[in-house]
Amino acid sequence: MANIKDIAKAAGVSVSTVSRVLNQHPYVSKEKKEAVLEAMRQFHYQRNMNAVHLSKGKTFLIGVIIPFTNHPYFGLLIEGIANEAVKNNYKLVIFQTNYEEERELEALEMLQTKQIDALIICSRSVDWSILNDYIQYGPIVLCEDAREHPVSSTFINHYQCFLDALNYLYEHGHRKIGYSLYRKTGTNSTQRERAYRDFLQQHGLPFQESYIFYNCLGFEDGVKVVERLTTLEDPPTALLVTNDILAAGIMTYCREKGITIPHDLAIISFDNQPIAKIMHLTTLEIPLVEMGKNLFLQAIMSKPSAHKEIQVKLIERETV
Amino acid sequence: MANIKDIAKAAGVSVSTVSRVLNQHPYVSKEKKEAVLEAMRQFHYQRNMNAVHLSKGKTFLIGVIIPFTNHPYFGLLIEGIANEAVKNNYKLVIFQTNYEEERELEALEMLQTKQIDALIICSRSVDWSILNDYIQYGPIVLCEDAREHPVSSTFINHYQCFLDALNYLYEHGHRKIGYSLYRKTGTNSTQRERAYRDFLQQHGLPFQESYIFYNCLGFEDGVKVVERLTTLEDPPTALLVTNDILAAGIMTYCREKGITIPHDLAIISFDNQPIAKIMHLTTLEIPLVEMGKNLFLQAIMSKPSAHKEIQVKLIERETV
DNA sequence: CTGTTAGCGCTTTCAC
DNA sequence: GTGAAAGCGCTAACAG
Repeated sequence: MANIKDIAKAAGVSVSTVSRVLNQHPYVSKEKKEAVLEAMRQFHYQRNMNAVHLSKGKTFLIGVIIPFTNHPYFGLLIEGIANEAVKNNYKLVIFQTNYEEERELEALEMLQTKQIDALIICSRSVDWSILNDYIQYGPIVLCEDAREHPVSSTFINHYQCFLDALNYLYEHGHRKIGYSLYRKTGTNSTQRERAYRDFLQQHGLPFQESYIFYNCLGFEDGVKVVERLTTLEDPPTALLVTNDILAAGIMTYCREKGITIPHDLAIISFDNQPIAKIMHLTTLEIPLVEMGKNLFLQAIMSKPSAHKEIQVKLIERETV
Repeated sequence: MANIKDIAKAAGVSVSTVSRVLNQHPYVSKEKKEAVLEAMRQFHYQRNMNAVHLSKGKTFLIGVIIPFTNHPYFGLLIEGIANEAVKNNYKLVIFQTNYEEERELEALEMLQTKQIDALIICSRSVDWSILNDYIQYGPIVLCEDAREHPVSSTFINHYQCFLDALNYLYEHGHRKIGYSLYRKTGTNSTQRERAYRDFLQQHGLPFQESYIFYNCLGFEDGVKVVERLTTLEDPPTALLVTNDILAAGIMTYCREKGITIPHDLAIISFDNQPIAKIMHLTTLEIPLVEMGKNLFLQAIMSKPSAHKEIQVKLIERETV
């Protein structure tokens, strides 16, 4: 495999000239440039990126930690990140973790050993105490409110969002409101839970354990939710569902069970993905692509600890 | 950030000695080794992997191309690959392609520029004519029958499998048999299609376009299948379903539609994942973890063009 | 515009 | 056991 020296020799120039055409520097004469290009062609020359990385001290690789790659929520987030990465000539290394800490640590180690320049954590499960050890090795940016930590973050005020949604439901006459969540733990889940408790207390409403649905993520989990709903003797009249896909699953299964929406059950969800429109879902629009873009930009900025709160918009349709 | 020189100086040894303890070479005196270790601790030393990669000429990174990371089929395959990777001290770089050629090309380019040592393609969409250009840069191993190409492969004889399954159904009295597939194209799909045609011809059965279901992959796609099934005036009495998850979706939806299995509709699927047992699915067991292991081993072997056919086993349960 | 040269950080002979 | 030194392939002053 030919290297830069071989090309230089073959083209009758110095390595720096080759390097210049490699990096599209200006000020290379047309003839020499042509000669170099020709030599490259002949030798099937390919840059050894490891050498480039070592020399430059950076890899132009950004790690992205996500629990699942296939869920539309993360899909859109990645899309936002990836779009911006392409623009800035970066590549992405995706770490799908399934929320296993081991996987997250692998990513952190790659940051430590300079195999990636920065790390975007879309959903964290590793503890802050561990994460803190790694911020010295490169930018780590989070997709949760991390204003109290020395990293950057792009986030949504899930507390306020949940509260707004709950109040919206309250205004529409609902007093028995439940919600779904994927994880019990995690910053976002905690914020939402707190909002729920505060809302209840504020309106003097009782807390009903059975109104909360965990481990709900995909369309198929709708079955699970509705199934339990039907066993409740005093079921909620409204549900806050944390993503459109799940909401669609719930709606679909409700239809089969003869539960009318919004008459028997009101639903308000999050994201405003395409499916939300089709299902006429009232939903809180989260600009995921924009969030992704911002996450990426924070990752390549050297500025430490930038924080950006993303605004959410209520889209009123027909499920409340 | 301290480098190997700093450590050498601090420990009062040469860089080679540091390198030796770094790589756990034998023949380093206890005292020096301790001194080096201590210096590393003090400086929070971290190896720069790019330098290692450059020096060694390899990265210990294997690329894995899959269309979706979240589908259990690919999940298990990756598990098999990852298990073996850990044992051999390799890391994986996952490229989720959604079957976009652009993504596959990115992976191939990383092979070309030595950012990964080898590439495992679990499901290919890029054309062979393109792929061939890249085999010079490093091992490429396929998860499809590639015996006619100068790469390694671990594969299933999908033609035979499909034929066996069809004949099994035939023996159970079925004459109207349909099947599901995700992609219309792709080596595996083509093989299966051919088996179906041959089966039909062999038994003098008519070809029914409407018995074939494309774009079926996940649980939720079951709805789609059943929906169409119900519109058919002469529906198939049996279905060959290409994975357990989809089969489970079909079964679930059938139940709601009052279609009894196997009385009204027999189902035989593939994979034998946990869900298959719960649903009492008759299925063809594919040892995905074993396949993954073999794929990985082929990727790190220098032997060119090894090919291994994996055997499939019929698990008889209650859906036929 | 172009070439020389000193790194980037680590590995690996080779000699002692 | 240990160290000196020559790479690995490329970049980026610096000098001309």
